[in-house]
Amino acid sequence: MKQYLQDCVKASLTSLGLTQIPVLTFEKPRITGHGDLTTNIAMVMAKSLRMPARQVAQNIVDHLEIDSTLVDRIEIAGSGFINFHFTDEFYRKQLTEILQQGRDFGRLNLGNRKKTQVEFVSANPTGPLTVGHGRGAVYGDTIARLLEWTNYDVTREYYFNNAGRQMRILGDSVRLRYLELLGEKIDFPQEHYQGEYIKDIALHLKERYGHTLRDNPPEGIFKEYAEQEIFDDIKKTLLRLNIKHDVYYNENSLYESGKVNEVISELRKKGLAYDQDGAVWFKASSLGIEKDKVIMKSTGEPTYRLPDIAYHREKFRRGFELMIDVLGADHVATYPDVLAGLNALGYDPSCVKVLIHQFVTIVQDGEVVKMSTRKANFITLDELIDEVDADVVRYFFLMRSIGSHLNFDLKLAKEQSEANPVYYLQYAHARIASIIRHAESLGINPQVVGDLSLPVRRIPQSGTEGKLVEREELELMKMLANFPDVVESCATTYEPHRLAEYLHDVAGCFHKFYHVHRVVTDDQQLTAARIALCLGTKTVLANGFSILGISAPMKM
RNA sequence: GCGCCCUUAGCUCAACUGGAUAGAGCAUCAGACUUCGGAUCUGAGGGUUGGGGGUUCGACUCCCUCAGGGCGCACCA
Repeated sequence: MKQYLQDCVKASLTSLGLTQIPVLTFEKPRITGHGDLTTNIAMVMAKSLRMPARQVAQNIVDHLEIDSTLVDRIEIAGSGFINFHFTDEFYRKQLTEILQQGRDFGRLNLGNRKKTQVEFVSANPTGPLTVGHGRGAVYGDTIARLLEWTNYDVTREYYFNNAGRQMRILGDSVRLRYLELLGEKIDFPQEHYQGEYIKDIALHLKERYGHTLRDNPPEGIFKEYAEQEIFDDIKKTLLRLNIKHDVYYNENSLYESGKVNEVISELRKKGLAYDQDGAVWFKASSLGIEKDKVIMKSTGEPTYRLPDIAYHREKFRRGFELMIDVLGADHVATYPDVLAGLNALGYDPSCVKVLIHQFVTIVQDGEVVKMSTRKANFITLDELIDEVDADVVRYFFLMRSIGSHLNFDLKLAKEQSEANPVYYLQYAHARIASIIRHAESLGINPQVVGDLSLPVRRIPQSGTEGKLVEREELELMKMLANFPDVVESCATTYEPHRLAEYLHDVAGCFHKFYHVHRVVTDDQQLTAARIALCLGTKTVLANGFSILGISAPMKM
């Protein structure tokens, strides 16, 4: 439709003898009275034509030739907007389209099966996932769903490191708790992991191995067992949120395969790495970064940049054409080095999209809680899911833009979980399901009844009642027809919160419609048409829910 | 000190990336179908979009500046 109008307006402009045509944009006006699509072209051109914008608009409209079965009114408004009002017939056709496409309605081919990787969560297995991790987890998974929906070939990946200093401390923390369980007096250092889960792991070890581990070093079974147990828990937590990674990529494998050293020697070869003070430096300053960075410490250990560069290079080598990294705001400063490194190695850094989400501030008893896995003052994701529910958690994280620092008050979340916005959407879906059940109980088969050759609008009777009827129905239909546009905008901007808002509006339109009009009545044609409208609404809701990863309940 | 993000209704957040009258939810107050689910619907109050400049037909949106908050600025990840 947009394309069609673009062509029409363009034709009008050429028939006016205008050759220099600026970018023609159409958008959906915020205010419903302003039509279904609007263009500001007249205002954009007014200056260079030295004519009042409204007059330019008038000239354009005068030369427009448009199919009157699609557009029934064109008006000039405001300081020169040209507003197009679509026919009701057009929207009825859209509804037919929705029902025909069913669960595929809204699917788009933006990606053309482009091989894409979404890397997210990537928390090291030193403790349970916290509410803070939740945002990145849900966001990353939803981006993956959006891309799948728009025909990208998506791999979900979790990158982790089980070899660093933190993991050694983890192992030693478990060892000490284990010894404590054996009755030994221990001195538990402050920088060790304070969480109760460490004691649980120690207990499991004791139950399984008794006293036999007394003299084992921290790096051995203590670390390995802890890692395994914690990782299992992380996976379980993610699964509760409907999240499943395809690949778990171990940083350590990059060392074992020599990929890390490879990066250093190649950088050296290109004159982009040099030795100083016993360390190896990356000459980032020659690539537009403020100063050079250490990639290998004088101890011989690499800094995080080096394996990160090697890892991303492997992503390229594995054939990914688009790589999405979902990171928390604490990593903003780190990725430019990695991108510069990739660039230096001859890879196109624009294939890597880094999506930064701001932190979740946890508020408890009116105070901001500083989350720290090591200090064990955190609220786990599991606790949150226990308290509210997975759908609520997902929706909560998705309803806001990732650029905003959002406040999370656990107490409030519990209190408000009954009134949570996600139920507003799901209720609409359940309500439709219920209407369908009701219709079926009266012997109406929605499959048959959904004959779309029937008019979806009652022919206006005399008086205002008929007009009211058409308003809610048309508003709902217009809303539904907009779904593919919303999907596209979310997928291209990586902003799923717009979908959440849109679905909220769809549910709102439906509730309003439902409240004013009866679906199942004695009027067979009207019943058929309204059931079709219900089914269309249900389709859009269900498709949207599946992108957001929340359930579409038939009853609540 | 420097960089990124943020500041919008009492609270939590939107605003289709520069468009027309800045919108939702929660909270508060007042109302609503004898039949399809009241987890719903209707209405009211609530705003100098942190302050000040600028850019233009037009600014919550872009630029400058000031104030406040978050996150970074390692031979930690």
